[in-house]
Amino acid sequence: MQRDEAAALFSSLGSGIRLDIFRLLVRAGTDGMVAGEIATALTLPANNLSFHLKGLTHAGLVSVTPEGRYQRYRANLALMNALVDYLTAECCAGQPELCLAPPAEPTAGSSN
Amino acid sequence: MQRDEAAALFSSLGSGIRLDIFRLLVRAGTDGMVAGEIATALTLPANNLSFHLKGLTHAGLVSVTPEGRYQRYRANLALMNALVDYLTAECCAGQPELCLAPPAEPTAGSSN
DNA sequence: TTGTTATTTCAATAATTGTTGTAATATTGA
DNA sequence: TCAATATTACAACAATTATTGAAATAACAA
Repeated sequence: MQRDEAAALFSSLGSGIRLDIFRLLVRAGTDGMVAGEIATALTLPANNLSFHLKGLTHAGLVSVTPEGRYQRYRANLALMNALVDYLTAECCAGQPELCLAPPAEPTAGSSN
Repeated sequence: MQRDEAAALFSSLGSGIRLDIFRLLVRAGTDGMVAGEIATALTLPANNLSFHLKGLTHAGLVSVTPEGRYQRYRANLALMNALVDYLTAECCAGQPELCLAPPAEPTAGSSN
């Protein structure tokens, strides 16, 4: 992941509404949710939700699949994972010990 | 970590310049860097850098210590780590197996 | 003291982002 | 077909954020 993509993803997540949407979709799992369900769950006007969904979709954090007159949205966990990896890598640069918070079990000399 | 704090942190990181600043400070380690060094490293006007440093400082991602006429900035790795934890927890909710991916390949050298 | 350096602050302005209301598009079902 | 539903698109406006130049503040050094 490159700097500009990471910044775009952070920017996408830098709104409470979009963070709510993403978390909701993560919890919805592979089924995802259609726009109306999201709007109901978060008590958002349809057009405002659409605005934020567009931002998340454009960033790639959610995917959308048409289903008749519905649009089903799903969280892109692979990209989120790549973002976590990027963040971890940047955070740890220079002083890995500070970021390897979960205590590592002693591995006998092999990788990492 | 709560939603609003996470959103504020993402928003702080949602700028290429601030991401550059933070990554630079992470790499600088516990010594941190004074503002002028950062400005030189990133080729930024002092006042614009000051603007972005204020944003990062206000979000808590960097700390600042006066040193005579210099201001020394340091990355707050503890907070970054908390953010990574938040992100991981939200990402994994419901389907942990998708987020327990193997560690990322290291990011290639400096990007610009 | 005076001048120089480091950094921040302020003002102006540009650019971007968020919200709301309204309208448009497309699908479904009677 | 017509009407209802789901969603998006557009326009207007408000609010926020970013950039630049100029000035202010504070510390250091001569």
